Amino acid sequence: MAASIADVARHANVSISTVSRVLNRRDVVNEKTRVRVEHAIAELNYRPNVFARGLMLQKSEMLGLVLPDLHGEFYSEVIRGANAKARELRYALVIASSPDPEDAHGLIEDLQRRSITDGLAVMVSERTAHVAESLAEFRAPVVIVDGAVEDLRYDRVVIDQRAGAVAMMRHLLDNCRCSRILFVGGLETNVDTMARLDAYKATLGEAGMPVSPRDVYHLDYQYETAYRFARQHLSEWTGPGHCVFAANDEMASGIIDAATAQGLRVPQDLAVVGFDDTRVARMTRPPLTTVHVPMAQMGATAMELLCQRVADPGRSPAFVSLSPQLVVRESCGSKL
Amino acid sequence: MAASIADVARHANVSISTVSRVLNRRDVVNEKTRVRVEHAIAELNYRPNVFARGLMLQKSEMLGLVLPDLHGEFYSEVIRGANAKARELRYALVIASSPDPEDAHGLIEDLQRRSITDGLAVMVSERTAHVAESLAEFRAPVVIVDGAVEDLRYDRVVIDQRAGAVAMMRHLLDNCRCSRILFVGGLETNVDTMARLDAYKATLGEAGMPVSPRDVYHLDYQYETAYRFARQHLSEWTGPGHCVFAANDEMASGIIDAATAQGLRVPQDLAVVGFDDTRVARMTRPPLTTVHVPMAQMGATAMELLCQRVADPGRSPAFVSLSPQLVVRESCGSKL
DNA sequence: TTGTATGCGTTATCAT
DNA sequence: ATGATAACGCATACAA
Repeated sequence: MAASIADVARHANVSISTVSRVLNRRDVVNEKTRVRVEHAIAELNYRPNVFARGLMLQKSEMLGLVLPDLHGEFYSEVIRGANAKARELRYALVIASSPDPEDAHGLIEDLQRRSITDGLAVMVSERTAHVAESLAEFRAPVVIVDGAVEDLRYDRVVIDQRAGAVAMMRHLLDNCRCSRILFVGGLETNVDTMARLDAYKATLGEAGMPVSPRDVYHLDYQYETAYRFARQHLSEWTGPGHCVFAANDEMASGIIDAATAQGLRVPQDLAVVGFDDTRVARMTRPPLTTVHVPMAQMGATAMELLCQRVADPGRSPAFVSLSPQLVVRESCGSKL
Repeated sequence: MAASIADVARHANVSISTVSRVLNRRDVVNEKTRVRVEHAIAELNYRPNVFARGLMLQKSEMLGLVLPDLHGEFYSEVIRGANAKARELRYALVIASSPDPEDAHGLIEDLQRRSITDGLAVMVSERTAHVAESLAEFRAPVVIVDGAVEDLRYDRVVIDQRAGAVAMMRHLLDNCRCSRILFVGGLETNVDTMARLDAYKATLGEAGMPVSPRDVYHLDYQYETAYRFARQHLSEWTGPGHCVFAANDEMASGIIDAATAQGLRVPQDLAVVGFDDTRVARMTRPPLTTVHVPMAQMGATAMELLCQRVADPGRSPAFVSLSPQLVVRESCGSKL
């Protein structure tokens, strides 16, 4: 059995309140009693019991992070950023994710049942996952990460997907002189894909170019799928000034490989650009022009907002929009 | 303030013991009192307080996972497997990682200080990170994941790196007829690299082939580094029947791209193989021959062992060795 | 500056 | 079948 505060008190010949005081407000206790207590603490290798502490303080010093999926670099970067910041803020990090992206509400309710976290960051990427009710029932502060829930009552941190996609489109139109741009997105229910597609259409419209439904495809964000799909459609896509705007780097990579396999030159015969700036973007030949998305920063900001709200529950909801950044490499045919 | 068990008791006109009973051993309480209590619970939206519960039960129903790093698919897959299994086992998962891989003991001590987890899975990949003392002080069950700590007192789950590397070497020697095999590893302190290198040397020795120190390099597992390094050394490496055995897929990919950039053909002029079978392995041209490492399964097994030990602290330490599997694609020049 | 006593919300033991 | 009550380990208001 681990040593309790009473053991320490006995060992140091003081009361438990004194021990508690050297633990929490060391300034208010006499110098020599303090060292005696500290000695006893070290001697017995005493650690305060979190449960008893939590019972009094109503705090666990843990933050939760709910993710829709754990596949791929995107989410792993969010975790990385969140972990680093949580640690810096002296919180432990609880991760919750389900293979089924629709089951976010189940995860939230589970965390709620345990009510073990002082706050919860929730990332939902599918419109179809309805988490509103689960969120409303959640007792601790909640911050929405990137997307699908647009409720002004919550703190939110998002990526300005639209700005990123517009920057890419502008680059394609203005610098690369693209005459035709195709859009290859993820699932139609994916909120990021939706935002990027909107920007694609809007920018095309503003440029006075037609938005052909035939030039918009929805795949599933996977390399293999994009590769196979591209092999079938490449002949319709290719042409001078033609470009495929893929909604993530993996699909862009698949399309490039498919083009190369058919003897096409990227970007001369067909330009291909991506989104996210994950590591694969630097591993394609030619290296991928893409939009850098600050994934780790998003995770970190989520933890920060959570921590701030725990400290000050009364303040008005924060809204943080992180700016993606265009990264020009070689797959777009411009070295601007 | 959230409703407590006392509120429920009042609301249902019973004692708190009865409420506690319908919560934990519902069979032993009268039918109609039970429904009354259940009604009150729903009415007040009551959830047992975890802290009070933990105080009594000495259990948190949380498991910890300490990782050396969060970069890259390898660790994210471990997390994915661990998360899924933990969830299946009804545990929440606490992730702890530090940007500094040497600081694993700091993470462990932090978790120990919080003593919030019922068990801890620790993955250490650098020999130089000394965690033995921190581990020894840890109060809850510990399982060692993949490697660096070889202490028979702990439950352990490892990848049989040697078997995987031997399988690859055998394939290279027997099926690909390689006449010269170079080894490009990660840091010399990395335990996986060490194991793979040992197997490399042993297999070469058994085959009666010389092990030249000039054919062994240590990089840092990164694509870029391998790419640049390869561009400088390719001329010394290339030749019929020559092959580079990279200790991970990312470096293999970098080497392939470097070779291709210099107009070399893979595998004709130089074969290149990798290790891990991460997603990049299917994204290289030609697709990479590599060794599949069951990363997610390792994470899952860790959680399983932890859970079993929590249930039965007395049983003798388990040792689970997971088998990697050779995956033959096209970069080795054999379609066996 | 230090000690005493109370309560936090449970579960478990023992009565009834 | 149900209720009263004692832990569990800690923080804190209040007393000394």
